[in-house]
Amino acid sequence: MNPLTLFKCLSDDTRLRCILLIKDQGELCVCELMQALEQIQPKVSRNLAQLKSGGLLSSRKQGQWVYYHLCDDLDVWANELLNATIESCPDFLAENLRNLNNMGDRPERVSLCC
Amino acid sequence: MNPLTLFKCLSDDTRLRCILLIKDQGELCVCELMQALEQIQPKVSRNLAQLKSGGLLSSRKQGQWVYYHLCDDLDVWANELLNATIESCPDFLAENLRNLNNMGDRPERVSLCC
DNA sequence: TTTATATATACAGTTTTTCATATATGAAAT
DNA sequence: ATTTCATATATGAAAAACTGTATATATAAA
Repeated sequence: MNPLTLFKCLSDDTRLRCILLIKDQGELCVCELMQALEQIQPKVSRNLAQLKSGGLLSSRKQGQWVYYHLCDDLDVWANELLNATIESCPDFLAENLRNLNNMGDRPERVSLCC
Repeated sequence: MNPLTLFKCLSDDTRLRCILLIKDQGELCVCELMQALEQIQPKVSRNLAQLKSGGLLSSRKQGQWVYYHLCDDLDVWANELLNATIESCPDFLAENLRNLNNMGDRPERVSLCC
């Protein structure tokens, strides 16, 4: 992973929040990120696509939902950088995590109950 | 240090190389960075000013030269992030370090001999 | 003083990035 | 089949970032 590629990916508010939330939660779909960030769908989707083409995220489709998670083969370095950011800047995601937890009918639960 | 501020500072090739070189070398002046990066003076100067206004660098003037170094009160987090980047991506700076070492009449020596 | 050197900044043009809106796709439900 | 829902992408406009050139400032040397 080229460091410049990584930092460009992280240099936009939407992308930074998305990837840190995904790292923190393991896996999230577009509609969950929309709620967490209070942003419209194309904006979230477009930025996730950038993180994916930058080699940071990959996705799997399950039913109607697309779940994004960190690339399995992501550098130890990049992984720890993300961890350290989450741990050192807990305020940064606080409101987004609150929004996520207040979201009703999250798709995980829907898919789990089948 | 807001994480977004940091990552925006690091998301430009010139700025990323400058700050990593400065972190690695302790302190560098504009003309040394020009040589290391093979870039013109206003470009280097302008990007150093951005790193300074972003709270990452500070500078001291000695004679005709302005030396830049990491802010003394920089977060442990940001510091370690820079360290990890240098250590994990040694190729990234290799040519710049070579250029720096091949530079004759580096101002430190000039100022030390007084 | 004048000249040379190191650095900073102002300016205008260009490129890059981001954005909202509109539309396409594909799966699920009716 | 049609409708609904989740997601992706195309488009053109707006905003932001970056660039080189020209110029200003300040120090040092002649």
